[in-house]
Amino acid sequence: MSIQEAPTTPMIDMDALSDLSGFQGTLAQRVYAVLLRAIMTMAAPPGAILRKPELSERLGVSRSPLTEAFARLSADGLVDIVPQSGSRVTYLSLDEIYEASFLRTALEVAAVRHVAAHRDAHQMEALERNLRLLTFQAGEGDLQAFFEVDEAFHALLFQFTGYKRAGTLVRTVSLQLTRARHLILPQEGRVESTLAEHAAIMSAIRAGNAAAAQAAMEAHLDLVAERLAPLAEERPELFRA
Amino acid sequence: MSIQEAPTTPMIDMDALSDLSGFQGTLAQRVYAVLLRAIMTMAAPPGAILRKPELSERLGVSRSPLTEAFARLSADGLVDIVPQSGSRVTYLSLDEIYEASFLRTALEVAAVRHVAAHRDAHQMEALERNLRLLTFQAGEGDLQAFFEVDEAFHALLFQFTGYKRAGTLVRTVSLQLTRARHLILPQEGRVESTLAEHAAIMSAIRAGNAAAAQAAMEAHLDLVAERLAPLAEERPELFRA
DNA sequence: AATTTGTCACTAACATGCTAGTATGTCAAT
DNA sequence: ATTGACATACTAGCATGTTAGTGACAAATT
Repeated sequence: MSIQEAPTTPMIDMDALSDLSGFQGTLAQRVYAVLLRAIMTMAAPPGAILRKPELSERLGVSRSPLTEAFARLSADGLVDIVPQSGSRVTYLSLDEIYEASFLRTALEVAAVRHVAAHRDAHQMEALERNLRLLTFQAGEGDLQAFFEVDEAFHALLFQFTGYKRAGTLVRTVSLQLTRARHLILPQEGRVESTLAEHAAIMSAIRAGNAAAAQAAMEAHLDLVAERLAPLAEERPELFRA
Repeated sequence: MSIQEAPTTPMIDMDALSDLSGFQGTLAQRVYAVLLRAIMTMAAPPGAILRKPELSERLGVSRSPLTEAFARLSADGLVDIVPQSGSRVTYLSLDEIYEASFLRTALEVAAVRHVAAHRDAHQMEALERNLRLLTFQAGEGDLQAFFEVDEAFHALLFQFTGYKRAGTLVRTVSLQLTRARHLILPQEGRVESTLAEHAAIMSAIRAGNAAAAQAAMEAHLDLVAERLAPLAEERPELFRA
């Protein structure tokens, strides 16, 4: 394995990672957050080479916090580190996207089953409110707001399991999925189908039917990976050779 | 949060982590592997304070690879790092054990469903062979060998999903579970019930019945967490206050 | 005796210097 | 034009020096 320059090697948009404010924690954590955002938003596209001295100067930190941030990003599967050679943003891979979808579905299914079996009145009210809000935003046509309510629904499910690390874990295993999702435009009919799928999940939760909730959630998440498949043909330069 | 010494603070068994041989990769990875083993086997028991200079001298490395190893162990939930104060092995917690069991079950269930739905002849033969071997070892009474075959069964299921990171992920989320399991003695009838549970899972896989495989796997794994519950009463000094 | 305060030892976090290994460009030989 | 040796300029990994924050403890104060 090696890091090779090429005429077509993509560049990082350095403007996107100018400062560390807006984040908290140690320098290393803030550097990680900044780089993570840059990678997820494609400001640092697949194949881009990450240079410690360059980033060090740009962010105004030494190489130590960068080293720690690189290590975490490598564990997340977002950066390839080649000893004594270099580091670059990982290419996308349909295999990895499907794997991320498999793992995410496993966790989301377990969460929705748990909630369907153990929900209380307070939780139900919060979920119903989310569904009403989603319905409202579908009518408004504000896509950004719609997607935020969509994500909040899934976050609520993990919150209501009572398991603290579960939400963090699902976010980590979904990183490849989330990154690829930044590349596809909203598709025809997606808002309507998402709304219908959430409604199906909710009606299973309302009924306390874990098996039905599982099936509805699986159907919902399978579509996410499916929508990403054409990307490998449309943007081959972003994918692993 | 703070790291406070106390008369009862447990000590690390330094003899258990003398050398780095037997592991490969960078120094940091080998140091991580050595410390992980020490924590999992209770050579570094919950509450033990990890001192970088001490470990640095003992292992013959500088503080850099130790820092990286600490960071990974902290991400695994096995070490608490308190900035500018110190680091100690985390205490056990029934909440975290249940959470680990929840996450592990979510992943194992997804794996066994996948295998039940997509198994091929070659995979079935490997699984049947594992079950025959487990039956044999149950009769032999060699507990260590029995448990290894048990674990191999679960590893095979993840391998047969074809998803490369899944096995690693389940190992990571199960760390708290595995550590606690080192503390309980084999219980009466456990070999027989484990064998019966594996047989139930296998018959569901054979039938290609994903729902039955899921139910059998859930039943199997619920017992693991259940067996650990009494530990909090028997060994309160190992648990979070 | 109880409480505050100052000091000192110790820590993680960070900065920086060093080393060994890798890619790349140059130039000589063919 | 092609190849191959070599010098050069990079890199990650590791060692070590520095800084600022924390806990422990004893002296000072109430």
